[in-house]
Amino acid sequence: MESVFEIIAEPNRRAILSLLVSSQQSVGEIERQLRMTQPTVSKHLRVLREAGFVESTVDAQRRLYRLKPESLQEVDAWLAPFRRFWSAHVDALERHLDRMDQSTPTKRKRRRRRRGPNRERDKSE
Amino acid sequence: MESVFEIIAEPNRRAILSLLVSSQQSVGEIERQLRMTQPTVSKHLRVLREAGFVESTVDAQRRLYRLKPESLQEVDAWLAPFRRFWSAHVDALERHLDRMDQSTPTKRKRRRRRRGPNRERDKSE
DNA sequence: CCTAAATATACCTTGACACGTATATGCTCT
DNA sequence: AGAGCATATACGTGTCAAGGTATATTTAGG
Repeated sequence: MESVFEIIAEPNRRAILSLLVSSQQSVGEIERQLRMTQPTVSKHLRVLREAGFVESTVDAQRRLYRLKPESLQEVDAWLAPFRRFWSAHVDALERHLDRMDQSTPTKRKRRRRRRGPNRERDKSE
Repeated sequence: MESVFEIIAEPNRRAILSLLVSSQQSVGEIERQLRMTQPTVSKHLRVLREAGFVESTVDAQRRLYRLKPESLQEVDAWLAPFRRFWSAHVDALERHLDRMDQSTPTKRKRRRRRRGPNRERDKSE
């Protein structure tokens, strides 16, 4: 179980991470919200902990798990070149459409121009 | 082989994607650069193609493979909530350090203030 | 101390997938 | 049409990880 990518390949582990993004949770809470058996949760949490995705603190018999950013940032970093790739493509498309606008003027609204080079765009919101 | 995450869990597939980010390549070129056997390359390319990561065009006997952005953007989208999480953490840290600066003035250079809310930061460059 | 609750671990079984070797398909050129 | 190159597929094999059941460990409270 080497890379961070194999870790987040598992759907239940991604679900756990998504749960923890809002606030820390105990094993039992995760178990109930995600409808997984307790050993399954514990096992996934062990994997996540050893891979640096989460950390835990003790609270009586409970253990509270919370996110640690580093490992997911690794994934984010790997994506960087590809982000450059696809924003370059959007740029090319927009330039092309701009040229279309100029050569064949229609009733369409004027297409907005690019704002600044390679600004990160967040598809998810 | 359902999710995009399982696709990029495989190291050789990630290597292929990274190769294609610079320009399109034929199967043979990929094979040589990555030192993989030809059937292995073809099989991974099939997986990547069916998952929407790449597309191919025919050039005589060769097939040229190039990146398609959508699937990796899915990964990027999944990361969005976590980016918010960790930039919130950096914010908290910076605010804390700012307070430190105020209460215990030292010879250190004044710490820079935050610039704009939640600006995307790119760890990889 | 003993019990109950919360969590971790051991062991087993099963299924999936990555690889290699061999073979099939497809295209080009003569 | 036939030879040769480039790519795809079929099949058999080994490995590894996920889940379940059972059990161990830790802690609180009476």
